Amino acid sequence: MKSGQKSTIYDIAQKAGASPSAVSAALNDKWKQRRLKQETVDRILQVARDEGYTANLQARGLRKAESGLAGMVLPDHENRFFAELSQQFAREAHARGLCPAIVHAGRDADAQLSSVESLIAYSVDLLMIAGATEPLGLAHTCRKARVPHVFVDHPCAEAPSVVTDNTGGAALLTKTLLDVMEPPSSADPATWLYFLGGEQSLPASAERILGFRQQTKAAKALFDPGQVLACGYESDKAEAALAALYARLGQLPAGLFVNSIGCFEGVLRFLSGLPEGDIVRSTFGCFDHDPFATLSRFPLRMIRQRADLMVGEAFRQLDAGTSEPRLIRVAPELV
Amino acid sequence: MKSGQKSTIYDIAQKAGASPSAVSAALNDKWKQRRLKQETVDRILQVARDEGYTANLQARGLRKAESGLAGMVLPDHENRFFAELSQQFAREAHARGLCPAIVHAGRDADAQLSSVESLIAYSVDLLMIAGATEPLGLAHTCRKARVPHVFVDHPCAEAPSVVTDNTGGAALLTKTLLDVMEPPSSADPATWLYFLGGEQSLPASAERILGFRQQTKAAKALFDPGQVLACGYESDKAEAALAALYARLGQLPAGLFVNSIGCFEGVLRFLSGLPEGDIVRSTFGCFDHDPFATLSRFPLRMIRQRADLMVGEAFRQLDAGTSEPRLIRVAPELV
DNA sequence: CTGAAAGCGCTAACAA
DNA sequence: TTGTTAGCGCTTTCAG
Repeated sequence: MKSGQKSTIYDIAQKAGASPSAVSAALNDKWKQRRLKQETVDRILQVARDEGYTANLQARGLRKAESGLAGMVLPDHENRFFAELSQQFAREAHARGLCPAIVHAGRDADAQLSSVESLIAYSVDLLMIAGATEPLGLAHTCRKARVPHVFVDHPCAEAPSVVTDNTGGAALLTKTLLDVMEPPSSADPATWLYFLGGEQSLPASAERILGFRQQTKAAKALFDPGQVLACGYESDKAEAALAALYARLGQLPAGLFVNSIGCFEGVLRFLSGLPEGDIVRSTFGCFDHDPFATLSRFPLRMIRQRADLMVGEAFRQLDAGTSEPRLIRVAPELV
Repeated sequence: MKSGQKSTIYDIAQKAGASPSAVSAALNDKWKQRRLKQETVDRILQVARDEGYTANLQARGLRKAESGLAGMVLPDHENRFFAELSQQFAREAHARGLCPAIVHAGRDADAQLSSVESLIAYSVDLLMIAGATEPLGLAHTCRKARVPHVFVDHPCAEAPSVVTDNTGGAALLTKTLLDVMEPPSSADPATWLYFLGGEQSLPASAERILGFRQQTKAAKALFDPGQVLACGYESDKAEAALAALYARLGQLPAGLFVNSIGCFEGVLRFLSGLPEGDIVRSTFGCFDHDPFATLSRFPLRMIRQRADLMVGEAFRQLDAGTSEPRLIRVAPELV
């Protein structure tokens, strides 16, 4: 070996007086089936250690048509949930002897697609896709490339998917909030529980709104479309929407179900301008979790998505080897 | 091409009536220097598109002795800072036409080393290492493999490193806090500004303590070792340490410099059990940033590390191609 | 203007 | 018990 160059099995073979294939077998614990002499193996291993040999994984991958890489694409680490997802993914991948390759692809469908293609081009052994904007195209690409894949957070109609039980979680949070609130009177909108944030058109929001409505109806036989303020996911929008509501009611609503942590930030900003007395009469909940949000200056119920369980489920799907569409819902917890 | 198999340049060559090398050149915008006929190129490109061809990056990497992968290893996404680092890394890598491969390796030195080795085995084109526990070993490994590398957050004495200007940031925060506090009296420890969290033995903490001490001395000619409570980074420890201090003083100290967001969580937990009146007399600061912490129920000064600038600097080091040790400090901002 | 051929480092079938 | 060899898919000389 030239000094400084990484050594190859050929270098090892030469120094150990053996053949490349023997080296390969020795290094991969395949020397039993190849029936190499223990002595030869020891010699090889010794040289390898001396040389500080490490396999070229690209070469191996090329030969074996796999890579030892576990690919994950996710939008961004904009919140704790995605951070937890990626961390858990890394853990599980590692446990399977795979090297996690995590790619942030944003929310743009094209960017996500090209990330997936790129990962596939590296022959990743599996692919986990979180928060897909257009899952169908991605699934199609994975399928064509015969890469085991699973969707997380945003489901795909044509592939295994693991999602939070949005409806159930929303119902749970809604019920919890209604339980602590004064009974709403249909005559006075200020006594209602409002749903703030998200997009009606997105499945996740729609499901949460469904859970919200179910419980609202069940508990009080009162549901008015005006209770749902689907203003989008940005904190600015949420802040503005709440400000408008406040102006309209002349006060805060009796209860507020905030649909995401981003929106909650907007809510907090709006509330920071309000006197203490205005706030204490209201009840707040958020469908998302952040350790610091727990510590805000008023009681707050939060729904925490179980990233750990979800990734676990997702790997189970991958292990099962089926690429049949299948939707698994994981119940979030109330914090 | 067999149906369902990924097509290769040979498939394309055949269908386009050209040679593999021509296909390769056409696909890589090298057909000018190879002087292929425009017509041939068009034919090749057309076929490639029809086949949905994508290059096998492992094969390319093997041949070119590179990979197109940008490797990053970082401890965990336990806080916003690391999340921002990885996100920014992904962005910059992408901008350079590299595919980011981000690996969470925890705080364990061996785990970090094996992650680095693994990444190197994939022939990553560059390596960014954040929060290294034992940087020297990692640097040595990178050096031997001739992989451009840079350390972030935790510096390495033998490689380019980009860190937050801890001393400066701490000085800034300290000064800011002292400015709003009543002038401390050396006679009464309850009027002092305390430093809470971190480990004296760790460079980052030591630097912050230095900044803290400098400003404390400069402003008031008062610095007592008892002001520094380096209780570690865990929230539990911080909570306990603050509780002990509270018990000793019979009240909260006049000012508190909290050394990390984790510790701050502990502080918040302790404060949540205290009456409002106890809290308002104190001044709080935190060397770390979290959007929700901003919105706590008392004013709070925070230092935000500039992950964006740091990653930018780090890439600049990588681009410069030097592996000379060099320490770059990036000033954090006061929020 | 273009094709043939070598070879990146590895694994696995086939010989011996 | 071991060595030789083909070939994974690509890029890049070199020879037309």
